[in-house]
Amino acid sequence: MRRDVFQAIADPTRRAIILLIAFRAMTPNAIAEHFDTTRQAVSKHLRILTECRLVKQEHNGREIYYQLEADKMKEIDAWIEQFRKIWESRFSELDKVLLTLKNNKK
Amino acid sequence: MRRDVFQAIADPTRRAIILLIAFRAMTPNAIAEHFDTTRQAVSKHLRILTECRLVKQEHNGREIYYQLEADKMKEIDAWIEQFRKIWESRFSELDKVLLTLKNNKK
DNA sequence: TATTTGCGAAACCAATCAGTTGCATATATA
DNA sequence: TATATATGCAACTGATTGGTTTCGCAAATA
Repeated sequence: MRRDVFQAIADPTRRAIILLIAFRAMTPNAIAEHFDTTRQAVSKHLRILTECRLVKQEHNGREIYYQLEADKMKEIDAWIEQFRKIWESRFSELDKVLLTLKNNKK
Repeated sequence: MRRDVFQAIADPTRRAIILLIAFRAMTPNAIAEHFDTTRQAVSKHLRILTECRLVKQEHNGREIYYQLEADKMKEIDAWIEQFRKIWESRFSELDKVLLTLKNNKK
């Protein structure tokens, strides 16, 4: 069972959940109210998010508050970072074409 | 058929392809040599990457060079951006706990 | 104690996915 | 022109996915 951050954020509902609990922890029931789906479906999403450490549980009686582990997002950021220099320079505009031409010639 | 950037980068092979062609355009055959899979499988990944505009084709005779559209990655970056303030502040350390407690009391 | 509430886990289902094999097409080369 | 090369596409397959329904358990409440 693959459980990495990239696979976790691939689902739009999970991205919405992440955004929803980013600033305040919420229970599965409270989260489910925001979506057109059952609590159990949300629960499954939360399990996936928990398994890849994007989300943390906090038990409080019979309620479980889920909160975002924002730090884990750094993993995605680190991957994107590799490409930031490409789009920030004008490399992607002009130089890439030149590189391609050079490449074709070999 | 869902074709968004987040789903595209969910697959590890596709992430590797993206990295591989980031700095120089490559043909499907050349790309496939780097992986333990068939050319056709790579071709399918390239189709997905093309459909969500992460990758661009450049025809050259019977060869097709695929190159990264780094700009498209900004979409992922923009989503991550929302959370950068959370992990950059110490919000995620102390204040989040306080917020949760406050939340539980309501 | 009996009932309600909040939750996760299991079993199931239809859809999607990543991969394969086989084929068709276009371009290069003998 | 005949053959080799580079590629995409279709059909198929087994695994995974996101969802549902049903169930069991623990905590709150009557």
